[in-house]
Amino acid sequence: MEKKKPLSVIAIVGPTAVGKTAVSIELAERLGGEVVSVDSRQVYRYLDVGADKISLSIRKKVLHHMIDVADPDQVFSAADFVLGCRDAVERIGARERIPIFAGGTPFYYEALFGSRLSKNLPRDEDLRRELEETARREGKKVLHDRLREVDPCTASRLHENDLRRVVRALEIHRLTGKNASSWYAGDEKLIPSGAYDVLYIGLTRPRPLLFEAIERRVREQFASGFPEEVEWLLSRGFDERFPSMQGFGYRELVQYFRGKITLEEAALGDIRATKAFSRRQMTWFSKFSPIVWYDTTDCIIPDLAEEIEKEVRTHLEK
RNA sequence: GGCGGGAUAGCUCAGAUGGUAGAGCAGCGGACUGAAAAUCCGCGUGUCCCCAGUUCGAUUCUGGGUCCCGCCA
Repeated sequence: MEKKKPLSVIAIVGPTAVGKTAVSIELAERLGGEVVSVDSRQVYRYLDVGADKISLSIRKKVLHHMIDVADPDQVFSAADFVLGCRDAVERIGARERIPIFAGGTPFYYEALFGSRLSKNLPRDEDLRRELEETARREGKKVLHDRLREVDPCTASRLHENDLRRVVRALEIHRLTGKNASSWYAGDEKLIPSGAYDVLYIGLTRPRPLLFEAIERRVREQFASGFPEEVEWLLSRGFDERFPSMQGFGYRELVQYFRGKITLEEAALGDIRATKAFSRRQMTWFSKFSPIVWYDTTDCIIPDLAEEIEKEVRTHLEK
């Protein structure tokens, strides 16, 4: 296969509630760009308030991609995301505009720019359920032992309690007859390596301030229609069975509407889980490279955007 | 004021018939290859409220004190 010149792109990363959205919009306007949302909740229709989706009117002014591309009863995968992005980048390129990736789902960045997902690896929801049932009845260790037999390499990498990954590895083996580690080692990838040359712009602020911002945001969501949104989703049959409804806030509010916890407990649970997530995000982002960090404490968005714009232009012209 | 209960990790609490203590939550670190806001792993020294007594040894027993929570006045 012929090697194409890598496409220079920028990505605005950072933990939740630092101001990525505002910066990405400002930057898109300055650069004549379009935003590609990298957010595992915003891909779902009807998850608006809890997913901090920006309004349609703003999306009309600055074009956005990868928002509202799946229904809440679908299982939208990282691979779906990668394929969608590939199309979006093509369309943006055809308009001679610049794609600006922005969002807080590290795994999606990894899938897209890490060029690691293999081509044509299937999945099977029924098989997953079956394996999970086995784990419930006979214990997680049984599955891990089974994996050790067919794929010792992957088994040694995974903890026996990490049911998600153990199930996935068994699924790959069962469905393709080949084990996961050999797929991963091969070079048939969804995105060829070196397809993108990414400049990561990282936004952050000291953790106590981050936690304050998270608390403020969750309170705001609860006061501006988040519970009603979840109630409506439940009335349409979109419940905790689906991954779309297993994010923080959503799962707590489902519990609330099931009468298991109070509204205040739901808010506190949401805040707690969001903080924990922001920590996990930072663990990922700290390994992304190259990354230029900006502190958004007391920042003025246009000033910050101007500074970032300079940084970005140097990268794009290279 | 009287009676009873309590005081142990940031919070809620457990515990040892006396040998200086441990869970959950929070916090912190990490992993991550098609569910990722998911899933999973690791990290626990703190005047055991204060003073005195008994004792080789007290956070544990005894006495007193302080504070908190109930109930009764």
